[in-house]
Amino acid sequence: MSSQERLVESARALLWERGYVGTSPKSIQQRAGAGQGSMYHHFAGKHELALAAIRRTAEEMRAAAETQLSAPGTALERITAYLRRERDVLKGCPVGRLTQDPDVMADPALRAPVEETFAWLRDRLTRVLDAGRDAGELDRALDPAATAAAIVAVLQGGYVLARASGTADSFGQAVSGVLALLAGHAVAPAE
Amino acid sequence: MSSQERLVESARALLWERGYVGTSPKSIQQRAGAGQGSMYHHFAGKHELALAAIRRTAEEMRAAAETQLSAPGTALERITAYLRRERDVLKGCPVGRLTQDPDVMADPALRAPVEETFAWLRDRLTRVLDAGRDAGELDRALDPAATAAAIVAVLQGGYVLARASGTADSFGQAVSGVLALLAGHAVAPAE
DNA sequence: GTCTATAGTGAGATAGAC
DNA sequence: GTCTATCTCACTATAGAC
Repeated sequence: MSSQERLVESARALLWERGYVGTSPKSIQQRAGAGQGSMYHHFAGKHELALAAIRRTAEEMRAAAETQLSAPGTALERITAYLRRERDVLKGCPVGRLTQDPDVMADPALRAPVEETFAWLRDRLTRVLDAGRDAGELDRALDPAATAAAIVAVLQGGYVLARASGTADSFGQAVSGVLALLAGHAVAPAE
Repeated sequence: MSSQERLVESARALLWERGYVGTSPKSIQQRAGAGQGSMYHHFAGKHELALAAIRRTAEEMRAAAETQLSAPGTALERITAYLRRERDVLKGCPVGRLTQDPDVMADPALRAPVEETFAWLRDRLTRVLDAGRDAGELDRALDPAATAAAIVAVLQGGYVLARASGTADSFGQAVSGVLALLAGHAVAPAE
């Protein structure tokens, strides 16, 4: 892996663990095994490197979600697969975390990938729910957009609960909670 | 207000806006209109001042939740009142935010109030749901603990969505989403 | 109690050699 | 491309005067 690549990966890991404010150029270099000169040759500074890191992380998150959400199966099955997918729950969401970073939110360039990712995810889930409704699997009274927002929120909030309690179980409980609520709005097949 | 009081309030505000990592003693002093000497006279350092600030914020959050959750009304009404209470949505949750702070989570003393607050909140909501079930308002099949976790998660995740989108509306959508799901599990009264 | 002075450390970046 | 030296400023705290 090139030095440039290692710097981006190092920045991604540190942004995840410590956020933008809590991450120094030096720490990125050390983790990447690269010197100052190397970093400032490839990137104009912390900001530009973080931008590259955030963009990549956002892309990966969308790709990962798309894997479960575009799989075959009913809407409920796809959403369940997405929510129950294996995750580094205690580390939190690498994109959602940036939402709490004042310097990221204050910078339009750094903020854009975060905003776009959540907009995309909510829209993607809305379309899954819509498809489920059209297929007669889900209660027609359900508002797809609001339900999608609730599902994404449970995911993000589940990370918060997990980190607060120190156990991944909390995340699982929250997920089980919405899935049970959602299951109650499933239309019994051919009854 | 005493200088000591102003320092704690200043620390609370900055911890909310910028987190522990992003807040310097100097910025706390400036906001409080106090000098270095004053701060280090009243507190051993940033850590001790932050501890006082976090404890107070956690207490206030519990007290605010208790106001809605102990009010008269059905379980659904009380939970709705809690979720729809006016909030500084775009600023995020002052306690949930700390969950993303590496230095807070790494320190048992700073972390304890955060952990306790969420444990308390989940338990409190569980008891409200339990009461609703006992009163015959809610579906017996609902798991109170899992549902409570989902509700708290929607709240915390709603903050994330709001900050990501830059609009408080996202929070409202997520809340509407769970409340609609939950309403589907309400037992029709005397039918 | 509050002030100013001081100090050690790290952040963030630049410069120029190689 | 990468290295080392250097620079300025901020962070966090201590010391001692008032």
